[in-house]
Amino acid sequence: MNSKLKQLKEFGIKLTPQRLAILEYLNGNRDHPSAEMIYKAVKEKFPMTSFATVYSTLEVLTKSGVISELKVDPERRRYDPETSPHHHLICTKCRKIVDINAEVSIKIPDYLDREFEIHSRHIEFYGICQNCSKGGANILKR
Amino acid sequence: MNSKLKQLKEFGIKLTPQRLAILEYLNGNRDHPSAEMIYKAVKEKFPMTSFATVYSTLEVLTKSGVISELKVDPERRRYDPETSPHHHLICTKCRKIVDINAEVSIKIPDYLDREFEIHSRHIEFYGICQNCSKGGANILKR
DNA sequence: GTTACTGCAAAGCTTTTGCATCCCT
DNA sequence: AGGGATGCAAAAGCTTTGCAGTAAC
Repeated sequence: MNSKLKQLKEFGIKLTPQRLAILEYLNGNRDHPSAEMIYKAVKEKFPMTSFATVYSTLEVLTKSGVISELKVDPERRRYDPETSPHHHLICTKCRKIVDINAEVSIKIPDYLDREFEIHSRHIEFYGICQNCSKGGANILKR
Repeated sequence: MNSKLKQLKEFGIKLTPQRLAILEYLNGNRDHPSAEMIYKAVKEKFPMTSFATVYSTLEVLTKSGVISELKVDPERRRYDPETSPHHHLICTKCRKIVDINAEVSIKIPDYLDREFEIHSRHIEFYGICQNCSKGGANILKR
């Protein structure tokens, strides 16, 4: 958290209360919230906060590399304080997005490495999360 | 192609000219077009075709399993006549989406298989495509 | 003849933009 | 003090919806 603030200062980015609130809300958050969820949460602390500010802040934070933007959900962007590469499981029952922090080894044919300069990779696993397979309540409809 | 038509008939889905035109345009298409691109292409053949029809057809075709919907591009949905599982490379220069049909082996820790019922997986590779690494023209701006 | 599909237009969501005001540094 | 950040409202882009008319089966 503090290293993130330091990082932002180095970029000459102003630390406004709204931005700090967004960062605080995201810090340690494993729910991959959308801009709207972040907006709602931050608004409770700073009722004056606007949507535009949340969006612009999320863009600034993403571009500074302090948070990352997930493209896992086709409906809306989601944000993640964890910037180191990791994978995700999308529960096909409750639609929850779960971090896969484990070491995953991928083996691709040599010719692919010759054809493309591959810089990074991201795996989406589709399946059933622990909660749902436990016969857990399927609270979320879709 | 014909097997797809057969498949649709079995589902009791009506084969209208618009639907056939969409299917024909998608057949063998490796560009992962968006709904708008499909709309434009189909409109040339059937100028009366509406956006709503394209969207509803794409939904029907996706639900019948005749085409698949890609979530690779966070800006818009893209469609693919290839329904068997394969992976994608997203060129970070020209934004092109390239099929990775090769066999890719993924090894995940045992505990993940215990925690989740994993049904499928999809890898996004990020890198530079052949065209761009050849010093090829970077036609598309973003 | 039925029933599902089409076209049109309007609305719904998420995200972006313009601009005057404000406040972090 | 200065320049970036904020809030508001309006707009833009993708997708969905309602409904009357139409065409596939």
